[in-house]
Amino acid sequence: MPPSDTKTRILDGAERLFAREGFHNTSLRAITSLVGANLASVNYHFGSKDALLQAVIERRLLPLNQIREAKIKEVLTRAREDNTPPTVEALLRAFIEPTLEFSDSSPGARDFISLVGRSLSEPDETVRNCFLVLIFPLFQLLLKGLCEALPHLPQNILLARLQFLMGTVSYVMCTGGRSFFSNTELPSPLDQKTQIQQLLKYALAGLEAAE
Amino acid sequence: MPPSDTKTRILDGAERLFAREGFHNTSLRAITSLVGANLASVNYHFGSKDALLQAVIERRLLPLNQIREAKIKEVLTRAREDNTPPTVEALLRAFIEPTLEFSDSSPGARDFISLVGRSLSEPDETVRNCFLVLIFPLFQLLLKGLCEALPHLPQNILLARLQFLMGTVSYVMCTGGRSFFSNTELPSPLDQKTQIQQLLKYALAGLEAAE
DNA sequence: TCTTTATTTAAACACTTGTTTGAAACGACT
DNA sequence: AGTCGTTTCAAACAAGTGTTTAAATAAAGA
Repeated sequence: MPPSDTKTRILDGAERLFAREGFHNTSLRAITSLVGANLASVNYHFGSKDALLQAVIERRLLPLNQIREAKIKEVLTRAREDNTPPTVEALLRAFIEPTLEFSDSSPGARDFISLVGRSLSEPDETVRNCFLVLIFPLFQLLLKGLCEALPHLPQNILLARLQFLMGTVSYVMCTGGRSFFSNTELPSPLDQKTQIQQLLKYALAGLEAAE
Repeated sequence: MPPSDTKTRILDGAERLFAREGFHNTSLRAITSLVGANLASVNYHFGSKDALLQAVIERRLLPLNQIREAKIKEVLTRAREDNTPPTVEALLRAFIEPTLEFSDSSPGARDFISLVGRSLSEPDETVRNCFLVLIFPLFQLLLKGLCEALPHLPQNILLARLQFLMGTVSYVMCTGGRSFFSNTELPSPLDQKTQIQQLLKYALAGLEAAE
C-alpha cells in the first residue's frame, strides 16, 4: 500500500478540478467530496491549498521535464559529436513530443497538461510562479539550442520567437486539441496527430523565418 | 455630466483588477474601495458581478471589433476589386495592428488587452464565453480571408493554423510585450515595435508554410 | 498484549464572498 | 417651497472560504 491512498486520491481530484475549474474557483470541499476524503485531510497531508497545488504540479512536471531535458540534451550532444548545428525540427520534437505522449498516458495527465497550458496566462503571480520556476531551466536550454541551430539570428529575436512558440504550445495544451470555437459553420477540426504535425510545421516556419 | 461618474469609475477599477488579479480573485470590495465607491453601487449600476464583467468587456471590445472588422473587410473588398487574392500580411495587419494602437490609447486599454489575451485559456466557461461570443464573428471573417489568400491549403488546416496564431497573439496580449521570464541570464527583450514586426514575420511564415 | 505513532473524522473557527435592504442625500423640475 | 426619480450609504444577510482543534480510529512496533 502506498504511503497514503487518500493522499494520491486528493492529488488526482485536485488535478482534475484545478484544470477544469481553475485554482481559485476550486474549493477544498469540492476536491474532498469528489474523492470521498475528509476536508481536514488536505491540510493534514499537504499543509495548505497552495502547497497542494505545488504538489499537484511537481508530481507530474518533475518527471516530464526530466524526459524533455534529456531529449533536448541528446539532440545537442549528438549535433556536437557530428560537428553540425542541431536542427530546429529535432529540438522542437524533443520539446513537444514527450508532452503529447505523456498527455495520452493517463486521463489525469490530460487534465494536468491543460493545467500547465494555462499557467503562462495565470493572473495570480504566486500560482504562476509555481509553474514558471519548474519550466524556466527547460526554456533556457531550448533557447540555447535554438541559438546553435540558427546562429545567423540575434539571440533576442530568437527569445521573442521562442515565446511566440510558447504561446501556441500552451494554447494547444490547454485546449487539449479541441477547439474553443465549436461551431457548425467552421470546417471540421483536425485529428490530434495531424494537428501536431501542423503545429510542428507552423512553428518550424515561424522560427526559421528570415529576420 | 455622463450618466454616472461612479459607473465608469467602477468599470475602470474592475477592468484593472480583473486584468491583474483575475476575475474570480477580484472581490467587489476590492474594486469599490479602489475607486472610492460604495459596495452596493456595483449591484445598483450593473446588477451582479457577472454583469459587471460583461460591461467591462463590451465597453471596449465592441468598438475595437468594429474597427478590426472594417479593416479586414476593406482588405477583402479591395482584393476582390483588383481581382487578386488578398495577402496574408494585409489580413494579419488588419487584425493585429488596431489592437496595438488601441492598447496604447489609454492605460486602462492596456489592462483590458491583457484581460482579453487571457480569455482563451479562462477555465470558467461562463466567463470565457463572454469573450468568445464577441470574438467569434471576427475569427470567422479572418478565416474566410485566409481561405481566399491561401486557396491551395485545406480549410481545416487553415483553421488549425489560425488557432495557433490566436495562441501567440493572446500570449503577447496578456503579457503586454513583457516577458514572464525576467532573468539576467536571458538576452534583453525586444522593444515593442520590433516585437510586433517579429510577431508578424513569425505568424506570416507559419501560416504560409507548405502543407 | 500495551504503547505509540499515523491517520481520519466531525465540528467549529474566523474570515471573505456576492447580494439585499431601507433609509438618507442629492438633483431637477414645477 | 415641495415633490419625484436617481443615486449613495452603512448595515446586515446567507453562503462559502481555508484552516484549526480535539477526539476517535487504525496501524505498527515492542
